[in-house]
Amino acid sequence: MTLNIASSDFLPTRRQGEVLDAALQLLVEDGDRLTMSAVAREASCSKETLYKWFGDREGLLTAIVKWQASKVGMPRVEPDKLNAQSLRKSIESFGRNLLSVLSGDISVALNRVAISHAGTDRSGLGRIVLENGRFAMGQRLKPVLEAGRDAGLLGFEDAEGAFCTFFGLLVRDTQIRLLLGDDLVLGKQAIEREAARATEQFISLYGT
Amino acid sequence: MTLNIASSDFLPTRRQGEVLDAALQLLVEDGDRLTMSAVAREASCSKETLYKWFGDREGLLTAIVKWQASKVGMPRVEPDKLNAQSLRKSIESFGRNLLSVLSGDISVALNRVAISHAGTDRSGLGRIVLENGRFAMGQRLKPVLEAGRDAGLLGFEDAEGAFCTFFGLLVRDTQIRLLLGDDLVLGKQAIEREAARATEQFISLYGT
DNA sequence: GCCGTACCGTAACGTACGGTACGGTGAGGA
DNA sequence: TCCTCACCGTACCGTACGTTACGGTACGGC
Repeated sequence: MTLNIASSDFLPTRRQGEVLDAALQLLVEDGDRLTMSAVAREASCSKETLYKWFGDREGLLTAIVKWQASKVGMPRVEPDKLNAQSLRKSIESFGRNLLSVLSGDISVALNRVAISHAGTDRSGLGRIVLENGRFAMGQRLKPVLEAGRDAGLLGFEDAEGAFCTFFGLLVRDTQIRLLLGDDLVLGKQAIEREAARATEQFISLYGT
Repeated sequence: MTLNIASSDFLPTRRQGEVLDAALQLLVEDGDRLTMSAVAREASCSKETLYKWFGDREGLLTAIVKWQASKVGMPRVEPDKLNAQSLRKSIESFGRNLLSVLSGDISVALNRVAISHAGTDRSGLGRIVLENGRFAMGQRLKPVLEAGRDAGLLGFEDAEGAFCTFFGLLVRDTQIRLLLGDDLVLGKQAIEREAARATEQFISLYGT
C-alpha cells in the first residue's frame, strides 16, 4: 500500500527521511533530470522500495518538496514592544530571512522543478510550492504589519497588498534571474543590504 | 550545413517563420513536452528539415525564443516634453506594456522552458530569455529615468537599481505565481491598476 | 530530357528511463 | 529452526522520443 503522501500528516520514518535527503541533494544537483535509478543508487535503496513508498516519480518529487517544507522553519517575527524601531527591525529581519531562503540552492531547485511541471501537472507541485513558500511567508508577515497598523505606525487598506509590495521591493528581479540561471551571487552582506533597503522603502511608502 | 542560429543576424525565411510559429504555439500549449514529431506534424514539414534547419531540439527551442524576441516590439518610451506629468505617463505606459507581456501566455511558456533547462544547459536558453526580456526592458526604461533625473524630477544613484525597484513594485509576486501555475487572471483593467500603483509608488520613492 | 536541390512523409534505430519482477539477506518472532 | 517481513540489488520490460535514413515529389537550370 502506498503511503498517502498527499495527506498533511505525512511523517516519514528515519530511513525515509534519509532517502528524501539524498533525493533532494540529487534534485539540487541535476534538477528535473534526476532519475529513479539515480535516487535509488545514491540512497542505497531499491527502486522497488521507492515505488512502494512514494507511488511513482511524481509522488517522490511531491514528497521531496513537502519534506523540505517541513524542515525549513518559517521566520517567526513577533515584536514584543511595538514601536517604530522594533517594527522596522522585525520587518527587516523577516526580509533577510526570506531573501536568504529564496536565493538558496534548494529553493531555486525546488521552484525550478515545480515550474517545469506547472501547466501539465496533476500532482500540483506548483501549488504546494506556493502554499509552503510565498503564501506561508505572507501569513507570517501579515500579523506584524497589521499590528503595526493597529499601533498607528503603518497605513494600508489590505495586508495582502502591503505584503505583496514588500515582497516586490525585497525580491525585485532576484528570483527570476536565479531561476533563469543568471550567475548572481548574493552574499550575506548583500542580503542584509537589500533587506535594509526594502524595509526602508516599504516604511517610506506605508509609514504614517 | 546547419544554420548558425547562435549568430545575432539570424533571419528565418518565410517558411521557417511559419514553422517557428507552429512550434511556438505547441510550446505554449504543451510546454517542454513538445516533441519534434509534433512540431513536424503541426507545421507540415519533415523532421529531416527540422534537423537540417535547427540542428537539434535545443537549437529549435533556441530559435523559437529568438524568433519570438524578434517579433515582440519592446515598448519604446520617449517623452518629448519632459515634465512631471509626461514622465509619469511614460513610466506608467511602460509598466502597462511590461506587465501585459510578462503575464501573457507566451512569456510564461518561454520562461518556463528556459527555467527548466537552466542549470544543465549548454545552449544558454536562460541567458537568451534574460537578455531579450528583463535586461532589454531595463535598457528601454533607463534612458527615461535618467532623463527624469537630468530634469531634476527624479533622484537616484544608479539607474539600474532604480529600474530594479520599479520592476519589483510592478511585478511583485505576479510572475512567480504565474510560472508556478497559480490560476491568476490579470485582465486589462487589473494591469492598468497595477501599473498606476507601481508608478505612483515609484515616484513617491524616487521623486524629488 | 537530365541533374541537383529542397522539401515532405514515414519508417526505422538507439537509448534512456519509468515501472515491475524476482532472488537474496538479515532481523524479529513463535 | 522455521516463517514472515521489510528491504536491497539487479535484471528485465515497455515505451516514448530524439535522431537518422530513405523513398517520393516538385522545381529550376542546362
